[in-house]
Amino acid sequence: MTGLIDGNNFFVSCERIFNPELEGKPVAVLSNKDGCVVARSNEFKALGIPMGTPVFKLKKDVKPLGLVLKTGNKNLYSDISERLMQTLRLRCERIEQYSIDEAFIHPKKSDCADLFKFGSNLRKTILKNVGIPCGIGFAPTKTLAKIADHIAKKTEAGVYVMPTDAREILEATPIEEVWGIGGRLAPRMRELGISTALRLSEYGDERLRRHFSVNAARKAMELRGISCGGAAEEGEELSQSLSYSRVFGTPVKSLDDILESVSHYAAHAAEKLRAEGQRAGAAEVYLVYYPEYSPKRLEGGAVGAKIKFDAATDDTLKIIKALKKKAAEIFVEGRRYKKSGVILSDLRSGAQQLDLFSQGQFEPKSKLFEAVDAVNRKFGGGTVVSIAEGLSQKWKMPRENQSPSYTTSWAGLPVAK
DNA sequence: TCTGGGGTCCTAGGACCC
DNA sequence: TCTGGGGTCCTAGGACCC
Repeated sequence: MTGLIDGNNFFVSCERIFNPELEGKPVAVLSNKDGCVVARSNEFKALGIPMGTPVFKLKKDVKPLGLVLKTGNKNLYSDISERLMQTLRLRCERIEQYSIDEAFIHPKKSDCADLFKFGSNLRKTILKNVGIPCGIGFAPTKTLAKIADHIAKKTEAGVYVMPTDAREILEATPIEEVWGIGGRLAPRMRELGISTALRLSEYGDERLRRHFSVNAARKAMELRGISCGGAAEEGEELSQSLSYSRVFGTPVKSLDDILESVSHYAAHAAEKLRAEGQRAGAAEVYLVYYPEYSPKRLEGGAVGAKIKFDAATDDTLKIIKALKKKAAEIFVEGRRYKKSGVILSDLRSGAQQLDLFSQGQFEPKSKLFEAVDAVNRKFGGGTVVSIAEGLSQKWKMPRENQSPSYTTSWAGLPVAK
């Protein structure tokens, strides 16, 4: 049996660890630039405000409804996530982290006799040691475990073990709620009469493959209890690609500012890359711009450019240099830019393979960036930067409404009285 | 005047090989 | 009157997830 565990309203629960007065209130956590709602407390959900609601639509409701809106704090959430995963690793045979607040868990043999008891204890431990309330569902496959977890969250216990005969449950599960069936597939499936998880499981794998894709057929098999792997396979913990992007504080028009931001994001991405012990074979930059207003009313959009390295690299300066060049090529004078981003791909770890005739040199591990990373870890991000990232960084988002990084920054350390 | 950010997998079509 | 068969690799775009 596989388990799926996930934190309830994860970002909100993280905020509540250090702000107990948020308990019982309609709290939402906002995306970068306070753009839209990305996490909601139960009280907030009960008001019928959907996920992704833009914040400007809520402004008038804040006072009358007593809404509490918190700017997201990724550092805090990542650290709490790491504590959650560490707790799971200690108590399970094996885990597969699936997202910041979710993991598939494989219990130890001795715990399989009574999964409900195991789940309940695990849940209590996490609540006590990490401070996050969780739901846990057990089932023979990942897709079924997702459904079990869904049910678990609605129960008092917060734990649910899928019975051997899951027919009734699958019948009560609308097709939209099946993991992997999204907004495009669901309507097309409904047209064919596939309205529930049960219908999907019995439709016929070959027909599903023809009408949709191999994924749809796999879903059906998983619903019948036949495991077909899934997004996260064992031994694939390393990323295949890695990116960093942000919306600008205000629209950006100057090439210098664009190049600064690209350099800054490239430096961030390269730091993540080194932390994973990987090198990138390719890098990509993209610029997103606003629609042009008068006189011609052009569409907004995005442009990107990609570069392949002769030899995979983890050198911030090399990546910055390559991406600045590409960014300057795709930059168009007069456009109002909304956001820029970089993607590192073709990632690899271990020995480097050079092209037979490549001009690239074998690159030893950079002592410089080992030192830079160490300094930035010790004294905080941004202590040592490339000058290309700029000093004023006018394009950056001001972020005053953020709660402190309680667990990852000395300045944010909470004070007990 | 207003709406994040970070990922994965699959497929079709093009280019190329023998 | 009319053109085989089998394969790989790469890319862009679509779909999905949180």
